[in-house]
Amino acid sequence: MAAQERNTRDRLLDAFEKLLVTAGSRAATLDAVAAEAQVSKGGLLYHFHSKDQLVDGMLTRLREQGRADVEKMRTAKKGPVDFYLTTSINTGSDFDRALIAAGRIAQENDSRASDALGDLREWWFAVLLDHLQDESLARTIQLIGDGLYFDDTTGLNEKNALKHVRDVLTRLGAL
Amino acid sequence: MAAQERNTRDRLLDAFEKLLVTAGSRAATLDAVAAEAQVSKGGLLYHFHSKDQLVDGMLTRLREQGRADVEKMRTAKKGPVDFYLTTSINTGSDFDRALIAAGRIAQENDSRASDALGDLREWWFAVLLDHLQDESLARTIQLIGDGLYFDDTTGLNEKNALKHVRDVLTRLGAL
DNA sequence: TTTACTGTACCGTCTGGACGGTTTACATTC
DNA sequence: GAATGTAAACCGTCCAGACGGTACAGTAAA
Repeated sequence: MAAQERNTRDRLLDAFEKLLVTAGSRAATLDAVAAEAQVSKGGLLYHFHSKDQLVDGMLTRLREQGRADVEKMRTAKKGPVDFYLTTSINTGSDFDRALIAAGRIAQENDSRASDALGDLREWWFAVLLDHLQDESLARTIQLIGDGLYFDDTTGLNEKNALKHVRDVLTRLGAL
Repeated sequence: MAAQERNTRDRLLDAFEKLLVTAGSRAATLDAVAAEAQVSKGGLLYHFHSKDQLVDGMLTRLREQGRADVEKMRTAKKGPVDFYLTTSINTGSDFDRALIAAGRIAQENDSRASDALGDLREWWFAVLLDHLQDESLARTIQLIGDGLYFDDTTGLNEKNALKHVRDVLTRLGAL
């Protein structure tokens, strides 16, 4: 009975995210989420009364994780640009998973998810702009980050992508 | 009965893509596709005996569209870089829709879709590399294109994004 | 006659959700 | 400190509707 660090609620959200990321939204059913979290369906519905509430719970947690990430980015040793690009590649962290999961939900026409993702993007951009004082460069770097992120989530992983980007950004004096 | 340009088979594929893009894969059911194309369910299953065959049909058409797009990119008046970036933004063309739709399918762990998208990416990259003769720059530009594409499909539309990218790429001498 | 459908009636499985228990931890009362 | 109460944290089962797919009878044009 020991060795179970996270509480059930978080484990359910973890399971929901994992299914969304690895198998897509069609596979992320209540039954599947409950099974993945090793909880009965009744147990799931005790914590989240509907699938909608599951989504809400996930997005609320995402915003919290996002605030922490932005803070880390702002104070990163190697600077926010390097931090942003490095973490745009899916490292398999909890935050990465939550981000990808929210993307899946956003695609189902769910404005709650698009809003959350849009807010995160604004926070990141503000840090980039504050550091670079160059809107075009900040926007372009954000797009590169989006590209890295997109490639990762679509399984189009190009191993040396980050190296090439660093090369180009060095030419621009942005790194 | 006139005024119906496309044949039923294509209209079914169009409807499938449209549903995938605007409402996500959960909404793209056989019933919904048939209704969207104004065809009976029996009619749909006459052309495509299963949902799998619908996907196959879509991906086959996508590769054809892709070959045409790469050819246009190679011979574009303003050069392949400008063409690639401009068309990375969703213009609402048939090809854009097919691309986004395939992305949705790829996320459901469907390797056929990932393979098709991977091939397209390789074709584009080959043209960029051939034109620029600079791997880092070519990769970075492809990432920017992916970023533009990603933002568009996630509803994170930044209106002036392309302007900013052009600005930065001009500094690099890539445009 | 063949091709290209429409329309209806099904079937088995999956899905979101409702509901009625059960166990455990802890507080309250006597 | 034994008896009682109560709320949290579940489990297991059931159900209506949706889903992918089948089957088939009929129609209308080429």
